[in-house]
Amino acid sequence: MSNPPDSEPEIDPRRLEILGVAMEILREQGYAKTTMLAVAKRARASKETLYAWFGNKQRLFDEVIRAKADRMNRDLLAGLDGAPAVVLRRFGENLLTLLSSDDSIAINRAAIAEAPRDPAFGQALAAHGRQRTGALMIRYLEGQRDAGRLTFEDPARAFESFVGLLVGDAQVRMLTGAIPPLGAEEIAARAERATVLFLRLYGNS
Amino acid sequence: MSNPPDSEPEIDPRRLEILGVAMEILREQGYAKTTMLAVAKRARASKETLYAWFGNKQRLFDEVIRAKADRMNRDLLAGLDGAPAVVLRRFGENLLTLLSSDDSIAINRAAIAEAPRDPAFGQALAAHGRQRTGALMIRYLEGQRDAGRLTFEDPARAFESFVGLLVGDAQVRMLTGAIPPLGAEEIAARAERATVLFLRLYGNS
DNA sequence: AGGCTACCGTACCAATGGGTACGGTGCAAG
DNA sequence: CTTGCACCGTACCCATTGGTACGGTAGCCT
Repeated sequence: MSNPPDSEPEIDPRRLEILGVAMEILREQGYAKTTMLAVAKRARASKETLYAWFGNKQRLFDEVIRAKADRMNRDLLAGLDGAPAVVLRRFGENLLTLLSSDDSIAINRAAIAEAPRDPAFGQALAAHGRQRTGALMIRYLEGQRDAGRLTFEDPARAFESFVGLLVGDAQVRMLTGAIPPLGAEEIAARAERATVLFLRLYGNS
Repeated sequence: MSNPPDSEPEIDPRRLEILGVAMEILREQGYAKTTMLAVAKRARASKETLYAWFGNKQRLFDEVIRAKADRMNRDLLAGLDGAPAVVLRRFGENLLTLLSSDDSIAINRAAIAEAPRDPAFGQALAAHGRQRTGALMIRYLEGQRDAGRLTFEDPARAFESFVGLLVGDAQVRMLTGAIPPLGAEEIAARAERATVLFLRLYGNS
């Protein structure tokens, strides 16, 4: 293999460019108003090429979602070593920043809007996002429990508690447009607070 | 006024019937696939009447959302007297039952799907749902604090903590279709657990 | 050079659905 | 009985958009 060390195998850059443009328009317009023609035009491609490569609108955006979720997940899970107080705070800030991003909001809106017709987006999003994140964080929490720094019964529930304390219903309210995306200070405050509360519930000291 | 004591003033029952049918189809089909013709047909009305009464699709469903949210809210907030341990558990069960209902899921999906185009649904939903619920629960929590049974700084944040512990990210996952609606046992377990954790954080004893 | 492949741009097709117009009907007031 | 209003049912208009077809061109292989 002549690949540079840590690139995915054989990704056509032109394909990535198209996916990027599709994400861009999804972010700006929402799924319903995003048209294949608009994607083709901005990517300086033809509709026919889009259909040849991706089959249809749904499959195109399925790939957009997978790619974006993978990338977000990778960013989110950087640096999961250390004491819970610092790891949780950092993870919390990263997660809230992610959930407040235009990209995340657009993707979640698309998945939710299409769910009645077809749960494919939602499932792809879950599989590439929340599930992987959850698995890793749960493993981390178990490690900390084994090291005697935390106490809980069910690590999955403990993790969901942390997420709940952190996010509350802010994500849904951002998705509905009831509140604007969280600002940096609010994010920091929430991460700090959720960490403190979590440790009060499950920390040993 | 010759109204019976606690009915809304002068609500045309025919109008209510149409709103009910619209909600029914919204629940079955989702907003995008719900057509004005389908509503008219099932309500044995004509499209022209729908447009004469409601103006357009958006305003029709705006009213659907308001009416439904008001009704849900009323059910949710019944019986808010007593000790936190029992009130919170009951409220938690009610809220989770509500959020797991087909109606709530359909309405939230509609609000989120339309948010990029127009935040009207989301704002109506927030104003008639979450905001009123939150205000009442916050007042309750403050009362309990004044009675010496709870301790916290910011009642709004305390309330959001409870909701977070209760719901976690289950609502978003139901909306995306990643998980099916919560069952009765899961609801009871979550309400119990959230109450216990909340009291561990904020209870005096 | 000749031809093949991939792709661009655009025109086209067909379905869908919001919104309007209109003729017909039942009912209530005068 | 007559008039008129509210409403039903249906036909219609038109903009949008997913998806297809096709002619033209640029580059690559032989």
